[in-house]
Amino acid sequence: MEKVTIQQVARAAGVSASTVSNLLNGRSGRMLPATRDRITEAIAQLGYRPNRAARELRTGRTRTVGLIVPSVGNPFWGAFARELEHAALAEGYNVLLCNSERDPERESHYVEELWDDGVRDIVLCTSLPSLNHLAHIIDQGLRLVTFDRPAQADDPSTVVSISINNVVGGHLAASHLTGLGHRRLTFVSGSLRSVNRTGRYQGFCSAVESAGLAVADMTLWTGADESPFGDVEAADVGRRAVHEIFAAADPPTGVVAINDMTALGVCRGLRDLGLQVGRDVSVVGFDDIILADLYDPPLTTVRQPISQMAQLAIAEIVSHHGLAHREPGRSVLLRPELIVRGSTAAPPVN
Amino acid sequence: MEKVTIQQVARAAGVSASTVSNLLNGRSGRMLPATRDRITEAIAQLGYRPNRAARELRTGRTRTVGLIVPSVGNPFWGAFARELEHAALAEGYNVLLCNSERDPERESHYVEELWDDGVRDIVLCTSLPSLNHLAHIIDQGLRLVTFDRPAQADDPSTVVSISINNVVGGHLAASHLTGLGHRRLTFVSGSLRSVNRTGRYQGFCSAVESAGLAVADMTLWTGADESPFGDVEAADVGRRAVHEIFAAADPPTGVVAINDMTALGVCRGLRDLGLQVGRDVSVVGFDDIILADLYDPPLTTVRQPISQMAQLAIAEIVSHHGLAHREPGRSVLLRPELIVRGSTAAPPVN
DNA sequence: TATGGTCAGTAAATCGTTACACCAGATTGG
DNA sequence: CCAATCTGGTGTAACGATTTACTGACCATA
Repeated sequence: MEKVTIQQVARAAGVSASTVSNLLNGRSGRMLPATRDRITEAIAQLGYRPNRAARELRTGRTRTVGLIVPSVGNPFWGAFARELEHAALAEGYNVLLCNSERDPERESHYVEELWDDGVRDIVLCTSLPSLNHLAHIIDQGLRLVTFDRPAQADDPSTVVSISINNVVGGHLAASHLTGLGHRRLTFVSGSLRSVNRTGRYQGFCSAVESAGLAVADMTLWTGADESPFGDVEAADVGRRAVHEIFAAADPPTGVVAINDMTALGVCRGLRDLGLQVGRDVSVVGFDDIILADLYDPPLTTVRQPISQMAQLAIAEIVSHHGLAHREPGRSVLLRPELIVRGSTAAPPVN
Repeated sequence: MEKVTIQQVARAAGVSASTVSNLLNGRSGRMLPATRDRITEAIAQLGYRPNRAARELRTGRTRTVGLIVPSVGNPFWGAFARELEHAALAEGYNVLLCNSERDPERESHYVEELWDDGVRDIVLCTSLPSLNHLAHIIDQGLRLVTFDRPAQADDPSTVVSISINNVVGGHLAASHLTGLGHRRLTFVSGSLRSVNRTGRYQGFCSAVESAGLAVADMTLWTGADESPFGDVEAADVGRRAVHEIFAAADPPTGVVAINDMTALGVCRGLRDLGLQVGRDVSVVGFDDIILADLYDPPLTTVRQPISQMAQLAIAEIVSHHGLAHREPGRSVLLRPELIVRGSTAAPPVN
């Protein structure tokens, strides 16, 4: 049974290939139940499976969703990929996963690769402020859902974005620290020109101000411009940032990190310096990866509802599948949640 | 420029489609340089990209490698996926990533899905002792490379396996602990019927014996049989195992965990009990995920050379691409390396 | 001038599926 | 009773590439 085609099924069932095709595509309305049964049985008997390539060549459609993440090396993206795959599977879709390593060129490369493969729906996790490098493909009909990247003013009009409210998240993190009595705070992030950082930092600042404090310095880890840090190296960013920040006079007692990996790096750096997290210094992360709870001390963090976000993304794709007419895009902002654990406490009295 | 076909390129270059195709497929031997140039320019001018579906329908070949991992939620698999993708990209291949969640049914589902998509090469990360559920597709010509799963006696004959030597790994871990003076050791693992566990436990036992000690009990976390633990939940396994083991009299001073996620769970569990890792109890993991080094204390672990393994897997696939004749499979066992960090030390003198 | 051999490139037949147009026979309506 | 409608399908032309077999044109040899 090397390869069984629709023709063989047709012959076995005593009908034409068209009829088999009609059944396969849900056009079984005008069809005798007996015929339907004969075909169904023939399919089962022969173990027939439609040839995707032929089908796609003919229709130009695929039931595959492309997912481009910065790096599955970062557990946050791994977890999200898992959730998205789960949601897609439930709708009969498959997910094709790619790592951009936050490199715009790789990002473009993958988008084109996916397009060539017939994929017309892509969930893109990017922090790039501009989507210009993809505009030409979007114009051709690519349906793009951006994740973890709020919509920007000059995005192509059909783009849908699903994200948390970063401003709220940054605010939650910082106000948690000010509420505990911290008065000197720092925001740690790589210098990626990330739209998330902007929002989170904004929320951070507003919380600091509304606590009647001066906005603390944000550490711009400029080394990142020379050799861009991937998500895996995010931990290094945090670690190195800490070494620099705490070498200066009057170091902060509270740190908000751009994500959990960076936060873990921050914790590691503090330990290098003989400081104890959750006592000498409080640390807040972002994402709530599995390891946040596993760490010592468990990490206080701003949780992203990835499961819900994944479902939203798939729902968006399913509802527009195969539609050629361009609807204007939408932007969904979900509210993040602060998860308080052991890495934060009142500042030392000294 | 909605869609540009090979015909349009041919017309633009003033040749037939066949000639364009010949150039595209490296048959440019008998072709005037001038013609070649005209075609090349036409391709660039029109932005032509061959239609994959058509190409595949005609040739029956794909340059896509399927990768099935237990769960990208586990950073180890995320890191491996990244490495494999990197190696594949360098050879002009793409990687299609799927999560089996260690569920044999999902595993089969994905293999068939990939097969239908025209994928003929799959890297399968599974711990199942048997590959019977895939035999029928392997017979049809699927080339399977198993990863992190040593070859088994009754595997289909064409299967290639790439793995570390688990016996050596288990031995390294345990003899490190006995060398530090530990005399009561425990091996912690979920009860997954994993071929890895068998090997690692065997190495563990041999090391214990050659140190002149009695083989300690292996903790079979039987709860896993009822509700199978995915890789993400591996940490819970470790944590719960510790609570149970250390409730008994005469608890061990050294623990070897089946992987790093479980080891981190073990550390978390020890902390729950007020014990200090690297002082009261020593812990050794397996894999060397990024977080092992980031943890507090940094985790001693047995490293898998995933980068090298990924390259081997791709090399295997590239060298046999499109070959119909079945060569007998091979099995490659790499030597793991012990990375000593702060989670292990001499046992307390008490 | 036959004969044959390169050279450079082309025509046409696929690959497996889909979808539009069509059709024969039965039923209905006025 | 004739035309219109419905029922349950079928025939066929794509979709875009690859590949085998072939064709003129040109050159060399005997």
